[in-house]
Amino acid sequence: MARPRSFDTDTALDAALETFWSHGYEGTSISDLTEAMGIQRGSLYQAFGDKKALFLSALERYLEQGRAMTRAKLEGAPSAADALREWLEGALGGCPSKKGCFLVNATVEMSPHDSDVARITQAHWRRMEEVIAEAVERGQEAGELRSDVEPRDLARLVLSTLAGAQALDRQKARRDVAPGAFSELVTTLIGA
Amino acid sequence: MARPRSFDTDTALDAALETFWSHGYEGTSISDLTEAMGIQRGSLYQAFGDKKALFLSALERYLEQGRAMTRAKLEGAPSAADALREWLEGALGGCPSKKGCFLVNATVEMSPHDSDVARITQAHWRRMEEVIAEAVERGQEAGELRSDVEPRDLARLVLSTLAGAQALDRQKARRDVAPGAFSELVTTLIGA
DNA sequence: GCCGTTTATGACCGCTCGTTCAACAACTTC
DNA sequence: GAAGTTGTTGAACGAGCGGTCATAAACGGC
Repeated sequence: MARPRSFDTDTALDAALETFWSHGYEGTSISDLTEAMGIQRGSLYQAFGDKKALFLSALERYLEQGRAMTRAKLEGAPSAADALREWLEGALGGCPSKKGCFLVNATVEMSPHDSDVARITQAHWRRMEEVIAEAVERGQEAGELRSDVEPRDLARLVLSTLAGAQALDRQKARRDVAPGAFSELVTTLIGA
Repeated sequence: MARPRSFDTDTALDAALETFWSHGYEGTSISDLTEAMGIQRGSLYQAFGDKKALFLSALERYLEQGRAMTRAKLEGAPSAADALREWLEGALGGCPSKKGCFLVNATVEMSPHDSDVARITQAHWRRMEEVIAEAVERGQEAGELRSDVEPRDLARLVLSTLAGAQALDRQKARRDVAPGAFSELVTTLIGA
């Protein structure tokens, strides 16, 4: 009982995500967003609130998809070590080099200045740490990974390394560490 | 033979660095800078060019100091492995958690959108990689570090992990991985 | 076909941004 | 002390920002 939306909310949200991802939060203007999303200013504010709220919606959507993909790869895998290595390769290759990882960008650029973003990214990193730690634990129980390291510590180390690799990649057009070589190196180091 | 500067250039540059470091490039306005530096708008433009040039000057100053410190710690050290561990602890502790590492921030926030920053940070990372790799090589020759890994690969891994830890730390007020525990973990993994 | 409600449009708002500039001040040289 | 040069000052500029709002349009219910 009213005029229906002329655009798809999720499609528009994806377009907004792409724009924020490419130019960062401060580097993205409302005009950039309306152009990419294919809607007018008024519609944007009516549908998504304001710029910050739109960013948070796009961020949460991105993170939920990422967590779902990680869980699908790691949980119930026959070999935890193989699953971890595959997940690492996917995570490194999944983010285009120039744009980097949207999560890492948001964490570095916004977390210190915005408590909402900080709360969301912090919760996400913690949940990721749990999922990785559980996989590590399974790998240790199966004798695939060295067991003289705390699963949580190892999970933190893996996440830190991954985030760092994605951060460093932002400055070059091409990745100079091939994903395969990188994750093989890591598994060599952490493997039994 | 003219009116002399009423302020010290390096002191003002340090103040600018602090401001950029705290709020990022986009988040820092000329007014923020003049207030922190204790000079007027005109003086800033006369002495440093424009906002971007000022940022580049502050960045290069910061990076040169960092490289000098790293070289002092690593080159000529009796034990390369010990020196590496101490350097890692220092690098992690040297950057206040909330502000993060200025280099990592600049790399993530600006490198993809600014070719000047990209050129500077890229050269810095490469030079750091060389210094670390040389220390790793010495450690391997001394039998302190496992020698089945390419020094350059290991250097990249260490730098990635360090950058990632500094990136992740930005979202919390306190570091949840104690520097000692972190570097001990790394040396456990890379040690012979 | 009219009403109530939601959405779409784009002109418009006040504000802050980075930057410029003309006038003035401080110093050296002669 | 006059001339020449450089540094300082703060008002002013145009541009672009995020955000608002009156008006028009598109639907369901009756």
